[in-house]
Amino acid sequence: MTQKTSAAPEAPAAPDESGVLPEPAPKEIRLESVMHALADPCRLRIVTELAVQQHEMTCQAFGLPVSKSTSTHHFKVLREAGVIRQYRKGTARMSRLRRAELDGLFPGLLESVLNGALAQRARLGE
Amino acid sequence: MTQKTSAAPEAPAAPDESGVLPEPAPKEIRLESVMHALADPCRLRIVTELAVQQHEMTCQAFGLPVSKSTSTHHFKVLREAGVIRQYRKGTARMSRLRRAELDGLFPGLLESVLNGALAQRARLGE
DNA sequence: CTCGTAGTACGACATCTGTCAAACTACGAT
DNA sequence: ATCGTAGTTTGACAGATGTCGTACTACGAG
Repeated sequence: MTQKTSAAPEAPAAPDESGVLPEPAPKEIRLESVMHALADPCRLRIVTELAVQQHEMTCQAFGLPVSKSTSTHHFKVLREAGVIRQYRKGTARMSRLRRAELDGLFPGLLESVLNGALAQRARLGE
Repeated sequence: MTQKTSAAPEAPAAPDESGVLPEPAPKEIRLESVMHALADPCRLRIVTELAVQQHEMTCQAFGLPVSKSTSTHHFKVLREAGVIRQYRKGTARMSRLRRAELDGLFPGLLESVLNGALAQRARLGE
């Protein structure tokens, strides 16, 4: 049943039909991993940006101050932690916050992190 | 983006009169550092324990599955991130959550992390 | 003063992490 | 077919992190 591409050891939820990249099922998402993913300035910025813009974005739309490969790395960390979902769209990779899943597992967490990030940005002057 | 943990050569707020160990002033506390501090299972456990027990605790009261020096290290990370306050009391170091300061800077963050940690612990069976 | 307890400081070490450049794949447009 | 755009993969590398053991300091009790 589970059409395994043998890429990941046993990545549980990776619906592939619509080009969705491998990601953990909600049950697999660990608080420590989410916290770790959000602890990096680069990734926190990606997440806040995704929250402000309500719809999905391509990877390069963020204007991150890092190389392409580093960017890929950060998106991968976020995806594998269960924070974002990515799927193919032509030559681009669209990213979306997994808000519903995260809110279900850790109510209020994303909200307060987002608010904290914005508040801090304002407090420290952009 | 090499994230800076700011070990702080000249930590600005270190009132020493009452034996309080060096810690960042509220204005110095960075969301990324707090997130990073809470991203470790060992430290997350310290924090949840401190939240459940409402008053301060000695370092060894947590029964952490690590050596003394590692324990010291984790408490130091939490303190330098601004998550806990420590002060001398005889030969012991008492630790307290800096709830008020954290709530002021990042409203709801500590609360949701704590709830998330407890929920996950319950979900995964202790 | 001497001893035991609580914790710190100092190396040491293996692993993880963020970063990059270069080579590669995938897809759309010309 | 050719080219350009978007992103991945790989290999490398410096620096951070978690861990330990041992030596050390600080304080209270006897």
